[in-house]
Amino acid sequence: MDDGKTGGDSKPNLVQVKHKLWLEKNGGIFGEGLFQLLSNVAGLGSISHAAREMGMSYRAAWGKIKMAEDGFGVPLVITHVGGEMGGGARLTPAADELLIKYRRFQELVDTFVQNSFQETFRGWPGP
Amino acid sequence: MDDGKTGGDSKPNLVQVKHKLWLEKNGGIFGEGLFQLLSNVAGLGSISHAAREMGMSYRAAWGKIKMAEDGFGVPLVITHVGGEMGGGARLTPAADELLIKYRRFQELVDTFVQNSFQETFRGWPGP
DNA sequence: TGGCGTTGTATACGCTAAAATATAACGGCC
DNA sequence: GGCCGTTATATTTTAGCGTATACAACGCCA
Repeated sequence: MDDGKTGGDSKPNLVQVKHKLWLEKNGGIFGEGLFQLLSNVAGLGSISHAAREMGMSYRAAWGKIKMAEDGFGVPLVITHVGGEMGGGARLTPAADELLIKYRRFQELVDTFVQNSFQETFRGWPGP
Repeated sequence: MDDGKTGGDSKPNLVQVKHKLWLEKNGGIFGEGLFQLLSNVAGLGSISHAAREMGMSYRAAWGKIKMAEDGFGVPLVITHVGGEMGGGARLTPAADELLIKYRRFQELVDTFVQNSFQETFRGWPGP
């Protein structure tokens, strides 16, 4: 499962570069895992559905979200208990904005890393 | 202990970006940990000294080096057993070149990530 | 009014990855 | 030749983290 690493697993027979990118504040962590998770929450309307979709426990998903909310001091999900479908969750505007910005950022960095890698490591190891 | 993450731990009260960068080939991994380790081997002339210097076991250090050598198909250390001081190790020319290139690469990416982060996340979360 | 599926939270368990421990071979040096 | 510290490797032990499990509260809906 993807945990934030980039580069895929193609061409195992030549040197490839990988990287991982995340934001931190006061112990709160936002990276590729939470990006995927929140995207799924937005699409499915439920934390538990999103967690199952990614093959993780509800406990793990809820913990990641709460850690990030506590650390960043920003609510990311609006949840309600009981009622139609038993309950549910949707994203806050701050979370929506975060997803958009993070994806753009991730793409910028990925492109730079690949290009810079080619330039730096051209011809290593020598013949 | 630094394991490849960047950004330090200053200013815990504002959002900061961190990243990790490494090379892979056939299961071999070269990242910040092995960079530090090989630098220490070069300076100290011994794998076990270098390992202790970083607070890791000889076993772990040797395993990292062997994994990378096997994966990349490039010898990184020249070792000898017994004799003066009981034995020792030094870097191959390929390893010397790798250290130089990796440091340059790491610095390029780090600079880009910091700048791009400031630009992208300026004004998040909103007031 | 009782059932269902969700959020929210605590606790016990299991597995895996790291670390400690053990051991052999080697070769200068005293 | 015995000693020392290193490389090299296998095996055992430990510890931390993720996961499963359990359970209470909640509110629509049939």
